[in-house]
Amino acid sequence: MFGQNLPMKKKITRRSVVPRSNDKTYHHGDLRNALVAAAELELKENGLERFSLRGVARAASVSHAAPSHHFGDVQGLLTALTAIGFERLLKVQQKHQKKANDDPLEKLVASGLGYIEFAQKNAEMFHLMFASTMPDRDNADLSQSAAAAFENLVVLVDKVRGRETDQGMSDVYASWALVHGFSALLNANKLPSLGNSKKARDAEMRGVLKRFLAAALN
Amino acid sequence: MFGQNLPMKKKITRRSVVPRSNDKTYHHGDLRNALVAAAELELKENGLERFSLRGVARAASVSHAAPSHHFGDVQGLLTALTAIGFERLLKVQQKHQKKANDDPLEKLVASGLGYIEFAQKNAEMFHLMFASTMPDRDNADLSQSAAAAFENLVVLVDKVRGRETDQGMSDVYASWALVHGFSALLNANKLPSLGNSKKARDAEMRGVLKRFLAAALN
DNA sequence: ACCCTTATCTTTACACTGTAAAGTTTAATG
DNA sequence: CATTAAACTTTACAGTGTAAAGATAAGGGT
Repeated sequence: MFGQNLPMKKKITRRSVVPRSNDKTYHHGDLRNALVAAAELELKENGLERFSLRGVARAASVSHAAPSHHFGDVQGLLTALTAIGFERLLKVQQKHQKKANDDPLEKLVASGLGYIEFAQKNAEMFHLMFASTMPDRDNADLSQSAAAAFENLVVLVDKVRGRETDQGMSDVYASWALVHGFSALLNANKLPSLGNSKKARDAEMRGVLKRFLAAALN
Repeated sequence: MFGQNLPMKKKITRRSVVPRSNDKTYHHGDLRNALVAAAELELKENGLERFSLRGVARAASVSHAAPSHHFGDVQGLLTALTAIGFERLLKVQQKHQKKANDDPLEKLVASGLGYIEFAQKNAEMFHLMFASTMPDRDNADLSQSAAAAFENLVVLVDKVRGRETDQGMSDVYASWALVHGFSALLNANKLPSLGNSKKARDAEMRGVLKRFLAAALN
């Protein structure tokens, strides 16, 4: 649904957002990557609910049927994009982990804050990654990059727990849920009184994450 | 997007799902309620991403343009449905709270399990309530029923904290995030090793919620 | 009782959408 | 150099949401 006449919200229909050689030949040359890039833009600007495959094709200056030869259908394109999303998420988390000091808890909290930052800066991508039925979750690339991000979390939690008390997965799940919930609720604008500046929000969340995780993962 | 040709998933197009007097007159009589009921069914069966306003009209045995006179557009209909969702969520939580014993923590945990149960039994509704841009969040009915559900949580958390230590809203937010995150990740099928029977899952989640909330809200 | 206003519902039309199929161009391969 | 295969376009179709105008019926005032 929702891909049609939507006069209420501005519809950006500029062509050729993703650059293409001006002396454009019949064959694009690097259409696959161009489509993924255009799709990411389309996702960011129109959101998943207004995502349009034809719009993506327009942005890449190709016919509306061109994407099918590279991705089959819209699900194929979004699946590829989702896989990239998980790779990026992991990278952002790892960057935050590196900047934190060596205390395992600090690293876990930093990683969580990275997760939240990613979710906020890529709200629609985050939505695609976790709350959409469009991507093919059985796709090899996708499930692998998603698993990699999860593995990183397991390691972090294990280090905090010191490996002695084995609560199975529920501790890992709860830590994830806490961070994921913050991300989702922030994106849904449900946490208004959390400080208006990014710095204030981060500080407040770092505090509460630390308190919750430290206490629960003893 | 996504409202069109979707041959991969079975498309249920049966007519008149919501009963209508057989000697059907030109005027329906109770179309507004019939449309809301049909919309809930459509949401449950096709999901938000495949939701079709025309499908809802078909299910109510009226023309595809009939809904506009009661809800304006699809956003209006989904906004009304979302408001109902929040009312139901609160009711489910309160039912769980009543069944729990008088310990404030037990009540908070029970309420959280109610939240999660609602999210699982009404996955698409939950998605609509928290992760969709379609509902008009400024709508009076909607924002009020959403606020009521939130107020209930604030009271529960305050009782656990005993009101002495005031951590502002961050404790409330974190408690919510924990429960909300579990709901979202469960719906996204991201927590496979959490026990396969509902009973086992509930027990495991009750345990971990208790541990996390007790420790953090001291 | 009658008329008239108004709300409710239908019909028609339009600009979109995703995808299938067939045709066109170009690259690659033997 | 000829043939095959890949990349891309054109055309067509069934579906979508919504706007506008026409049809029906209910309600209210006189």
